[in-house]
Amino acid sequence: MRTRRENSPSCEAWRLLFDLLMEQRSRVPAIAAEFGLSPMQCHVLRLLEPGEPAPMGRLASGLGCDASNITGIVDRLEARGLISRRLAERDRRVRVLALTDSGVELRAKLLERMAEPPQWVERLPADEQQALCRILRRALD
Amino acid sequence: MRTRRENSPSCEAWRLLFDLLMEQRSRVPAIAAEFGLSPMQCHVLRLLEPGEPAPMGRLASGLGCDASNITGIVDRLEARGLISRRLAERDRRVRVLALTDSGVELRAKLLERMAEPPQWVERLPADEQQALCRILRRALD
DNA sequence: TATTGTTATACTCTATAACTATA
DNA sequence: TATAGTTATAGAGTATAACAATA
Repeated sequence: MRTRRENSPSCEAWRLLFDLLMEQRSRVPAIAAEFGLSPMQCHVLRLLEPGEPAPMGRLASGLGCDASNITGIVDRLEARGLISRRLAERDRRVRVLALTDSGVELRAKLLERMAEPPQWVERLPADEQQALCRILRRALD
Repeated sequence: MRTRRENSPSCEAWRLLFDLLMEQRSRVPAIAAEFGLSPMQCHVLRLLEPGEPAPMGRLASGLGCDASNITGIVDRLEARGLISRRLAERDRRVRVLALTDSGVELRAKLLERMAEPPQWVERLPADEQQALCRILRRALD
């Protein structure tokens, strides 16, 4: 029965979450702008971990976009001296990306800023924050 | 103490939620594409309720973007016959947007599709789905 | 032949600033 | 003067297709 399905707890939970997300669509763009970055540049810095260089292709799948987009995004980060391209030794078709020192530094500040919970999380009672953690941990399994 | 703050339940909840969101960044774009729409066109159709015409300016604030962007987005929706512009009677600077019949129809299908909860919600036990609803309802107060 | 990354192209979203027509 | 919307512009993300270098 359709009505029953639409009023199910799973649908309501998703609707509530969707509303919360839409209210905060500007969060990542705003934080990115604080650092003079675009949202996608932010995501690249987030995905690229210090000491763990990654091929460009992995970024494309991590970002869920076509490989041809990565070229331009990486160009701009490289131009700002935040990451570097180098050829992979074993397979010379592959370009491996690594954070520069300045990239490591900026990434740390960026992640610290993005880790700040939004007000609606902060304002929940402690026991509900813990319940939320428990539920989300299970969801991520 | 910084370490304590970063391991607080509110920070962990936000981090878990952020990870879930990032895993599903492509959800809205993918659904939009199913209907031949861009993500922003989707959001406009979602915000514009049948029988409740709205001035363009309200859309700009609802979408959190500059008013100058709305012109183009609305142009494309109008060209597809999904919405219509008309002059407001009392203040002729204002353009009021309304869904066309075809827009109402498409919006219904779109909202039904977007209301489908993602797998990670669906797979939670029923009691945790309900707990999640309770927490999110409180968060939205 | 298949794969990695680049380039070219075309479209959409984005903010800023200058403009119009109203108020 | 101030406001609602438009236009012009420049920059960034997006997919597709064609391409080079390498496997």
